[in-house]
Amino acid sequence: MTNTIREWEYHASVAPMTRREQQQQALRRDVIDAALAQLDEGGPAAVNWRALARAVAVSPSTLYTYFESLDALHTELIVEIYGQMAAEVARSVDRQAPATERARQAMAGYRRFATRHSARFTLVFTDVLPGYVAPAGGPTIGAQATVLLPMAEALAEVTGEQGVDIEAWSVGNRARAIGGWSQLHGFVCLEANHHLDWLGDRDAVFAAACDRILSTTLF
Amino acid sequence: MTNTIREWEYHASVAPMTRREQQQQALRRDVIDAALAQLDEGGPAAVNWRALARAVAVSPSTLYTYFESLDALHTELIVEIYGQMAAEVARSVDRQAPATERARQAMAGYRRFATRHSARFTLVFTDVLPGYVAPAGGPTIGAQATVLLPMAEALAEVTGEQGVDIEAWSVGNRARAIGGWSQLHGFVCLEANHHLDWLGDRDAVFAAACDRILSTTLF
DNA sequence: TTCGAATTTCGAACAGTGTTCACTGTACGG
DNA sequence: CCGTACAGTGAACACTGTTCGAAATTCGAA
Repeated sequence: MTNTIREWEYHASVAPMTRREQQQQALRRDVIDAALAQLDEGGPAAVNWRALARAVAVSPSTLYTYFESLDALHTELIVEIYGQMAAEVARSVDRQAPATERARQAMAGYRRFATRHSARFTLVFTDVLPGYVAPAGGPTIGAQATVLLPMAEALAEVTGEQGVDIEAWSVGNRARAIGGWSQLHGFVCLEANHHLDWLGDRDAVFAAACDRILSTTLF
Repeated sequence: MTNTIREWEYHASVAPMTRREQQQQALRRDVIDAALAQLDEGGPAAVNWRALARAVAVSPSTLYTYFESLDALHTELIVEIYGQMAAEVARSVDRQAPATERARQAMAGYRRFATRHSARFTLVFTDVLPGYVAPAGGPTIGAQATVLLPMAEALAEVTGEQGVDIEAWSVGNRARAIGGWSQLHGFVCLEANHHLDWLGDRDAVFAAACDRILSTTLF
C-alpha cells in the first residue's frame, strides 16, 4: 500500500491504474463471475473458495490477496447481485409511461429476475449464511434500495411525496409502500422457491396480484 | 430387517416396538432436537453431521444407522418443522370464532412462528441446500398444506367452496387464496430476514397488511 | 541497468467437514 | 446356549476455509 501520489493521476481522472492494478481488477471480476456461476449451479452454499481458485487458475491462498475471506466475497456478491437486479428492474420500465404502468413494469422486472436467477435472488433476500449479518450502514442497504427505486418513484409521483426515501414518508404512505413491496415479494418468493409449481396459470395469477397491488397501494 | 411377524403385533396395535426399537427412536428424536438447536444457532448451513454425533455421544458413522445421509435428515427436519409451524398456527386460532377472526389469528400465528424461529422458517420455505428438491409426492408437500389449513378453512367457509383442497377450487377462489397467502408470506419473509428492521412500527404495519388481506381475499 | 524493498504467489499444514468400510462386541431369536 | 445379525467403532478418503513461511516476481529509485 503506497501513499505516494503518482503525477499522472492529476491529469487522468478516469483510469488511475497501473498495469498491475488492472490485472488485479480483472482477476477480481473473474472471481466474481466464477462465483456467480457456482451460485447459479449449486445454490448459495455451493460458492466455494477452492473451486474459485481453480476456476481462475490460482492457488487458494493467493485468493486471499484479493478478498479478505469468503464472507467478504459474499458481501461483494450481494452488492453485485443487487446491482444486476436493479438494472433488470430499471431496464423493464419505460420512463415515458404513466406511473401505474411503470409500477407494473417494475414488478414484472422484479419477478423476472427472481425466477430467472432464483439462487441469486435467494442469496440477497434471505439469511442463508451462518452468522452472516449485513454490515450496518454497509453497502448492501443502499444497493437494495436501488432495486426498489422505480417503484418508489411511481408511488411518490402518485402520492405527491417529495423524494424517494421511504423512511421520510408519512406513516400511511410508508405502510402502503411496504404493503405493496411485500405483496410482490411474497408471490415472487413462493414462485422462485417452487412452492407454486402446481399452479398451471402462474402468469395469470401474478397479473391478478399486480392488479390488486396497484389498486390497493397506488390509489 | 426381519420379515417375521411377531405374535403380539396382532393384539397390541399401538406400540409394536422392542426395547431396541424404542432406544433407536429415542436417539432419532435426540438427533432431530440437536439438529433444531444447530439450526437455530447457526442457520441452515450449520446443521452438522459430526457435531450431531457429538451431541448425542455417538460416532459419526453410527449415525448412518439412523439416517441415510445429511440430505435425508434435512428432509425429516423439514417435515418436523412444518408440523411445528402447523401446530403453532392451529393453536393460535379459536375454533369458535367467525371466519374472519380465525383467518386473522392464523396469520398472526404464521408470523409469530417465522419471527421466533426464522432459521426454521427459512429452511422450509427457501431452497438453501444445493441441489435439494422436495421429493415429488413426498411428505413435505402435505406437511406444508397443513400449515395453511386453518386459513384455507376460513376461506372455504366464506366462499362456499367444498373441502379444503385449494387445487380443486374455482380459478377465482384459487387465485384469491394464493394472493392472500403470498401477501402474508411476503411481509413475514421480509421481516424474518431483517429487511424491515428500520421500520419502527412493524406491528402496526402488519396489522394494516392483515386488514388489507382480509378485505381483498375474504370478501 | 542494477539493486533493494515490497508485494504477489505458492505449497504445505491444520482443523474441520460428509461419507465409506472393514472390523469388533453384544444382544437377540431359535 | 449358541450362532447370527446388527449396532457401534476408528481409521481412512476426499473434500472444505484459512494460516504461514518461504520463494518468486515486480516495482521504484539510484
